Amino acid sequence: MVMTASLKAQDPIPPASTIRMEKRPFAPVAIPTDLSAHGATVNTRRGETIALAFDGNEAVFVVRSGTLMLTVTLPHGLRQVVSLLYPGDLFRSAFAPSDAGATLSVVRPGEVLRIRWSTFSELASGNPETTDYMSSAIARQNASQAIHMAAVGRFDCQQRMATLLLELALRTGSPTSCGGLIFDVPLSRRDMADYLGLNADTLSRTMSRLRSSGLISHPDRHRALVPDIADLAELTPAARSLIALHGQSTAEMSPFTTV
Amino acid sequence: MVMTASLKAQDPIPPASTIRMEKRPFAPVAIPTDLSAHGATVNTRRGETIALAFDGNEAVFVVRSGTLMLTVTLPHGLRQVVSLLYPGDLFRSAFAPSDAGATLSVVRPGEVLRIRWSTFSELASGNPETTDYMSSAIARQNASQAIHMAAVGRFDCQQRMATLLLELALRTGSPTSCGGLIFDVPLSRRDMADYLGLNADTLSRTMSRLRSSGLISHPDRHRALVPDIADLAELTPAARSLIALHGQSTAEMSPFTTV
DNA sequence: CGAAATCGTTGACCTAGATCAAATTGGCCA
DNA sequence: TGGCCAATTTGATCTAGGTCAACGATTTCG
Repeated sequence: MVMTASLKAQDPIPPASTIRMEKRPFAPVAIPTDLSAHGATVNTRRGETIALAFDGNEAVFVVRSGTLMLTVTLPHGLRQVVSLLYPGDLFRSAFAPSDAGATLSVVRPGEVLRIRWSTFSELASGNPETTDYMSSAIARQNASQAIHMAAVGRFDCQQRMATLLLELALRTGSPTSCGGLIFDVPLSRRDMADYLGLNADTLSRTMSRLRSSGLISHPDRHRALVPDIADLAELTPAARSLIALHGQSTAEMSPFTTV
Repeated sequence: MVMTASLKAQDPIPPASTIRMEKRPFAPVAIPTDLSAHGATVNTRRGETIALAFDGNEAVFVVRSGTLMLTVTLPHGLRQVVSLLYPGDLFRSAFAPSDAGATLSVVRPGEVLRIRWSTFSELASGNPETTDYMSSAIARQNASQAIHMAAVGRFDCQQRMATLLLELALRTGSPTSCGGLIFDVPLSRRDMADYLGLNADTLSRTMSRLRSSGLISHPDRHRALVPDIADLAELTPAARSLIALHGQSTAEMSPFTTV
């Protein structure tokens, strides 16, 4: 009832002009000041692994800038990138399953705030702004995870690739002078494949196909240029959801009037 | 560092006797009393869809008994069961992505507590017990979701099937007199397939294979009997994680000392 | 600067699981 | 009890994407 109406009729993806895509500031999401005050700021380097425990205690990580990746590695080398964490996102060590080789690592350098969980929950209980921040970050991330789940479980190779590119474009892209979008692709082929539940060779092939069909181009290995984001959006069934999730300010995101 | 140590050496799955599996009471998880006091109890019927909005407002649902299922349906009929919600689990409407045909429905009848989000967050801010309940429920569900992600992204058909069966067994199974485990399989073949990112025919075939190899048997269509849970556990790379997550009381779950 | 290691691309081939099309079973109701 | 409909099973076939291997490009580091 709430969120299905627009799906039935297969509406076309909104034209590029209506996808909100102004230049984003360094830290697009407001992080409560008490967290900044009580947390330790960690400058992350690409490839680095972030220890999930903090003196043996649980911790909370808040992404200020850059991008993190949560990975799970099960026996037989089965590796899955569970989620990508962008600025404003929040991760608690207890979100990582035990006995699953979970690691949090840096794909795009930036700043991460690290706070002991006990400190965090005390701060939150004294400050509604912090509580609200946490609730809405978690809600947004859960919704995002649901889309990711659907992509991995149900999309074909090209749809998955388009979904990832659209996600990256919406989250970290900046408009170019000629109307396109340029963004970092900080993940290696293997990481992308592990995020999408694909094989790296297959992914590379799909990427080449997208490139030769003119939908994307690669100024360099870790960067992508999308001339027309709407063309890319048409390739993924999750386009509307992704735009609802990442393409606008969080305030406009929910169909509900919160509080 | 924290949670990988046991993976390297490919330890055997703990023998059945060490997997804690006593008879579970009706509502195995303590739900804070203020929630029961302020929420509306909904008696759910199998197959029923639960409206995500509550007079146009966001709501929180707490599963008291029975099982719910969060489903996403994207254009082209792509359907994915994102998660299963068991007693003690919590769902907030904002966890559902918009424009993704999200629905919450009942797979096993039981009781669900429904509370307006605004009421819920007020309660939580006044009651640490409620806050803790919410935090730990969400943490547990996130960890569970990570395992599910890995299963859908990386496991083969039989591994996925074994993972689901083990999950159901650990969550809702009761021991039989002859040392096995019996549990409801409330999902239809199609729902199971959509949960695991498989095709229903393939799933049925896999099920038949498991049945003919004696790992499970079906007293009737919506019920399964597992003579030896350890045999089943050996089929899924996620066994240890699942046991850590669902097989013991939540208090023992975390490697961290919380608060 | 250059050798080695890693990462990415591409081709040839092959298999797990999807698809399609019957049976078969079970549930439900008159 | 029989009839109808939906769910499940099973077989035959096909293909998307996995696997393996070779090669080129890029990074790293002595």
